[in-house]
Amino acid sequence: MTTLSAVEENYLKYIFQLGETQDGLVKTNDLAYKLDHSAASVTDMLKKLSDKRFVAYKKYYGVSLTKLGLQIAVQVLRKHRLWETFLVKNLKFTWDKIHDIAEQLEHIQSDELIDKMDEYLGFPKFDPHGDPIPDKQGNMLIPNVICLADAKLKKQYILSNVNDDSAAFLKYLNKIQLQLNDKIKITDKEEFDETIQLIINDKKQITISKDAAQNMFVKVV
Amino acid sequence: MTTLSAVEENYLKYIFQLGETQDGLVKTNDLAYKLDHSAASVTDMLKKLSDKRFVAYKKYYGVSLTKLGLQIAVQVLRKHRLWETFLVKNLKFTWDKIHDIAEQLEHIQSDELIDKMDEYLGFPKFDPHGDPIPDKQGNMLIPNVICLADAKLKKQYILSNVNDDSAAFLKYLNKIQLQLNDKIKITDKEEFDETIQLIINDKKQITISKDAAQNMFVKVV
DNA sequence: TATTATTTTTAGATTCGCTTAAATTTTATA
DNA sequence: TATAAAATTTAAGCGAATCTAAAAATAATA
Repeated sequence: MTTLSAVEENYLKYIFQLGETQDGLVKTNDLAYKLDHSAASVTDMLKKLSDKRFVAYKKYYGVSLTKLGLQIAVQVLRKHRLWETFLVKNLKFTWDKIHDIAEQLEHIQSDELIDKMDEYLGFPKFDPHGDPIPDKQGNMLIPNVICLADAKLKKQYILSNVNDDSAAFLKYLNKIQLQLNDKIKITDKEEFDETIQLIINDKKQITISKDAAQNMFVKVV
Repeated sequence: MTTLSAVEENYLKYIFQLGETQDGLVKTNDLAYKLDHSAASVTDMLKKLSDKRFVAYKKYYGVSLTKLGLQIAVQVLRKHRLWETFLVKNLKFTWDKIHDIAEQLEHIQSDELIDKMDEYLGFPKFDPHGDPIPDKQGNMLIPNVICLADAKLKKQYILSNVNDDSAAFLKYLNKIQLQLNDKIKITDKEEFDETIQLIINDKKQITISKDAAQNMFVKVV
């Protein structure tokens, strides 16, 4: 088990995450955008990762994870999400500040550390953004959620997952005091700009943009 | 405040630690040995660190930390020792396993993280090996200890500090069940090989080698 | 003190992870 | 479908952090 570099681990993690929306196939440019690197760098690295059998890469076509690459990606995700959980639950970080720190912590090499941390946290199944945390074997619960932008009028929902890509978005959630597990009912959808009116916990009435709604995922009650 | 690389931080940390025994001046070869790098690499890096004003380096003579370099070294030490404390106190690691993990964790870049961790741990003054933990300002208590190898017969001591360089030594302490803050009285010193006989907590009688004694530091009761 | 041994530095090279610019392939469009 | 646009790869190169081998400076010793 050759240990991968932090850079290699990041590639596998992002290939996994970008592939989740599609059927596993990821384009060079999408990775380049995500990693904020030139497309040329990405091509370079994909060739290396392919040589090492972590990805299946076909020139000009796209890249996907091999079984081995998937395993590693999931373990990196596990570390990332456990650390985020620790940062919020124990160290009292707000969720808009944890991503960058977890990006570093996820590359600490020690199985014993992450297993002990998992136990310390009580084997949590979801991280502070509602993303599922893989267990030691790589299994995770797939949350059965829909995007708030696609949710129906009048129905009762629970906010159970938010995108963690943008600190600005998470800060915005802090500001409007919207939290995971809050009850949400859509009272109106504006056709013109897809703005959504909703009631939080049967109390507070707020208006959110289409952009915001696309970053939020809800569960039917 | 340009952030330093993990490698640069390590150099400063080790220059600090090697300099503690001497008067701050560290030789190229000592660093090379500590870092397990060639002397040539060390010379290279010392020139770079000198250009960046972190160290005072004189060819063929030696290197010492500047005020700036010292500040950074102490903060790295702070991080290392706080993480070690967390690993032992919270995650229940044994002290022979924490060094390598803390070597990684000490380079995580986030002042907020380490300050919150400090608070979470209750602002500890010493780490699991009895080494003092610098506070946010870089101040630390200098423990008033003597080496067990130099301790006197019949006097009552308390084990308050052990060298953490060697996992083998720490494992050995686990095995003989000797712990920090144990009471120690020397009952005999063998002149021939400097072996020491001692009684732990007024109960257990054991014999330790000169080598072992040189890695242990005690406080007069 | 002259010579030898040791330590340290210099010189030249390598790997990793990145860059830009140019070439190539694929996709979109007139 | 020919051409233009976009995506991707190739080529060449750079800085960081290492190495080995050779040269130079310092320290030890006969």
